[in-house]
Amino acid sequence: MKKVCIGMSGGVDSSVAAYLLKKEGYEVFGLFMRNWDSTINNDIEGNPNLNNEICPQEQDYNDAKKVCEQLNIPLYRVDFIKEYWDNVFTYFLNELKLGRTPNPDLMCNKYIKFDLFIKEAKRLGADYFATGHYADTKNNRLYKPYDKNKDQTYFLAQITSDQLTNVIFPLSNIDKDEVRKIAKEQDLETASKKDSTGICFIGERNYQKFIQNYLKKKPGNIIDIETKEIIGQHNGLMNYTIGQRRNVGISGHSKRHYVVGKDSIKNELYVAFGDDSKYLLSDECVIDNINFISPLRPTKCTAKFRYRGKEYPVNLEYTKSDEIIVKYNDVKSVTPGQACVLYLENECLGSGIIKEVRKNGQKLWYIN
RNA sequence: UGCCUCGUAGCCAAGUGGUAAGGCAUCAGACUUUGACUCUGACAUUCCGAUGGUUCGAGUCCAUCCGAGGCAG
Repeated sequence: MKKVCIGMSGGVDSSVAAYLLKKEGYEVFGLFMRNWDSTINNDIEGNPNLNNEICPQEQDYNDAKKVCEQLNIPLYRVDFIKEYWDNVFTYFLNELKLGRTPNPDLMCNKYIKFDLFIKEAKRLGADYFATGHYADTKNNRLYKPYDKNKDQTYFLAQITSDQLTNVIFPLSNIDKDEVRKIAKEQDLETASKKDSTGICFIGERNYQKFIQNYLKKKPGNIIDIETKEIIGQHNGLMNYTIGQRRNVGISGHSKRHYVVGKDSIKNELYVAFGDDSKYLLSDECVIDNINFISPLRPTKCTAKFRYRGKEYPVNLEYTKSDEIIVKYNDVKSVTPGQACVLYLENECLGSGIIKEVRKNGQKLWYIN
C-alpha cells in the first residue's frame, strides 16, 4: 500500500487533508514539525507566550495529536530549530538589514517544508508527501487550486520542480467552506479552530517588538518626498514596508500617508500623501533568484507582487544573467525583497525576488 | 510698552448666538500562513485656554487674565 506522510500543523486544513488521504485508501501517518523555540532563539521582547502554561505551538501539537487519534493514524514530530534559524531566519534578518521586505514563508517552504521535512518523511518510510496547502500539482508542475481565494501557490513559488516529486495536495479540488464542512462532519478537533496567520510558525504578535530581539532600533528622519521636509522620526527602516500606512508615527495631515521608499545609507524613510500618490507606482522591476517550476518560458504572462495581491499582465524580458525584467502597467507598492510570482492561466510558472523597481525606465531613486 | 491676529480632542481643522463637521493618527474587529494594503466600527456625554458678564440660550457677543504669533519699535 502507498504510504503517505502528511505534514500536520494542528490546523483545520492539514487535519482535513489527512482525513481525505485516509479516505482515498492510503496508509497515512502524520508528521509535526517545530522550528521555533523562544528560549533557544532568545525571543523575549514582546513575546506574549513566555509565561503561558501552554504555548501555541504545544497547543497545535496537541490538536494535531488529537486529530490523528481521531483518524487512527500515527503522529511523529521533528524539530528544525537550528535549520530554520540558519536557512530562513538568517536570510530574513539579512534582508531586513538591507532595508528590503523579505517573505520568510517562501524560504520556509523551499528549505524546510519541501526539503528537510520531506527527507524526514522518507526516512520514516513515506512514498508520498502531502500538505494542507491550497495548491495543485501534476507532473512536477504547480497549479492554482480550485479555491482561488485561498490560493497559496505564491508561497510555494520558490520550490523546484524536483521538490514536487511525489507531493500530494489533498485540498486541490475543494474550497475552504468544504474543508470546514468536512471537519465538522467528521467532528475533527480542529473543525472550528481559527486559521493561523503570521510568519510561519512564529505566529501573530507585535512585529516591531519581535524584531527588536534581533535588530537594534535605529532612529532616523521621516521625509515628505514631495517637499523634502522632515516630518517625523522612525524607529528603524526594518519596521516599514513600501505601501505601509499604519504605524508610521506621523499625523496632523489632511490626507493619508504611505511609505513610498527608504534610503538605507541615509537611514531615511520617505512618505507621500494621498491615496493615489504617483510615488507608489512603478511599471517595471528586475527580479533575481529566478526559480522556474514549469518548463515554459513565455514573454507574456501574469504576475503577483505580493501574497493575495492582484494578478497583473506582464511582459518578461529574459536577460543573460539570472535576472528577468518584468514590465507592466502602473502597479502600486511593488517592493524589493518580495516575490514576484509568475502565472500562465492556472499554472504557477515560478518566481523571482524583486531586486529593483523602476518607472519610465529609471530606477526609483527613493527605494534603496 | 501701544496696536493686530489667534488659542476647539494626540495632530490639523470646520463652526460667526441655538445646543461641538470632517481629515489624519489611535484603538477594536473583519480579511490574511510575509510588516501590509483594503473594509467595518469606536473615538470631545458638566464640553471648545481661564474667570466673570450680556442673553430664554454662547465655542460663537462683552470684560479681564493667561498663553502663542505678528506689526510697531
